[in-house]
Amino acid sequence: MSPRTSEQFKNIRLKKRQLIMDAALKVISEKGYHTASIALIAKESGVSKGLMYNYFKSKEDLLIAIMVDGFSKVFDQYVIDNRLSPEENVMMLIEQTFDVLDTMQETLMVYFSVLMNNEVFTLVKDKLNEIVEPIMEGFTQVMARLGYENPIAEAYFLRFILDGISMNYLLIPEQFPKEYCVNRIKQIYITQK
Amino acid sequence: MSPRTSEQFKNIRLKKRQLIMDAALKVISEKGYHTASIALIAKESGVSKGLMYNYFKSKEDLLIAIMVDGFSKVFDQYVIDNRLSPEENVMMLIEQTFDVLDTMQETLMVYFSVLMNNEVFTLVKDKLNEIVEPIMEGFTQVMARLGYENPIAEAYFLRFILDGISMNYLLIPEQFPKEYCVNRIKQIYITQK
DNA sequence: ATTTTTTGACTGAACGACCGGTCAAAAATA
DNA sequence: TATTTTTGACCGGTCGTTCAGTCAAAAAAT
Repeated sequence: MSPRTSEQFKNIRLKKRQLIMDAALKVISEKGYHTASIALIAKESGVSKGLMYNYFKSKEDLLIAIMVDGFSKVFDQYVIDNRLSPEENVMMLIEQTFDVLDTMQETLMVYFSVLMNNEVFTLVKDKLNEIVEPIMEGFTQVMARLGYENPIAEAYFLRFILDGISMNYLLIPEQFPKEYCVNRIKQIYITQK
Repeated sequence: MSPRTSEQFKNIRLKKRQLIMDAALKVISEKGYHTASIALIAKESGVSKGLMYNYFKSKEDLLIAIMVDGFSKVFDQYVIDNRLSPEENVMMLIEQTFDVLDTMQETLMVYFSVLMNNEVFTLVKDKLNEIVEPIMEGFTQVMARLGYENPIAEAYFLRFILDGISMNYLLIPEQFPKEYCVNRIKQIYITQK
């Protein structure tokens, strides 16, 4: 009946969709969301401007897709293992943070810039919370096992520290005291009570 | 020569200039730099579009003026007093941080969003460094007096913590554990060594 | 094996909306 | 009247978005 099986078409579409998203992530992380024009993203993708709208119904839609995809990948790397001691879990969290920072700089730059733009942020706020929530629960469990009286607040506190570190690691990588920070957090949560 | 003394004109101009800057800060903090159009800022200022260019030679020029003005005000509030103990200085730093956060939210939202946008950031990078540098020196002195072996790195570390806290305080003010964080930082730098 | 038909991925010119910025003319001031 | 402030229509250009039409590939028909 049809010239190509729907399976074939689906594969073509999925691959190209990812191609466009990768190119868009690159361009947006370099130039920012507003300055990264559809024309430029299309060029980077090696695709016509018109085709973009075959895959994403708007520029906004494209941004949301990139963000959700990126965050899922980012936060999939955070794993709590309850068979390990809470101290070991904290160490893992720190290492995972820097792993993510080293491997997903582009995603995170876009993440932070979008975060600080209320207009765009509201578009993805709920989706992000869905993704972050389980991680925060893991943080809280670890803090409870470490004996903190208010493990929820302590989990937030660690998150804030890691946010500040992440932001600056992306902004000033060359002068960032990475090793010092790693040891300092370990000292706070492990060496000392 | 002129119908008003040049002194009068100067005052009028200064006031209106500030009026425009205040309106621009408000609009930019709400919508972001690129989405905040000159027309919109003019409307918010109660001023015509054309007049904007009587006070600022370009939109870029306006942004730089706002940023430099805002940051000067922000960082003027950070004061190190060497007659006090380093512990007292750390407590002051924390209090000053939340003071700034409570009184200058708009400025800080713009600050963070600009920070994460390379294109805009390069416009103000140097000016910002000039303003931030003396603060960091103050941080470093305090850390040296507290006995840290690497006071420069420790100053950075505190800055990262305060950055992460500031960012989240602006983004999620309603669920932010302010008191807990204040006490936690004090605990890190004062109760414990 | 050859031709015809069908599909949807793909193109790029064109469109309206809006942008930052200009400027001649009007309003306001003394 | 002389001077400055203020206005908003206007300009060239870029943006996101649309859409009529093209084309390669596969199925169906011969």
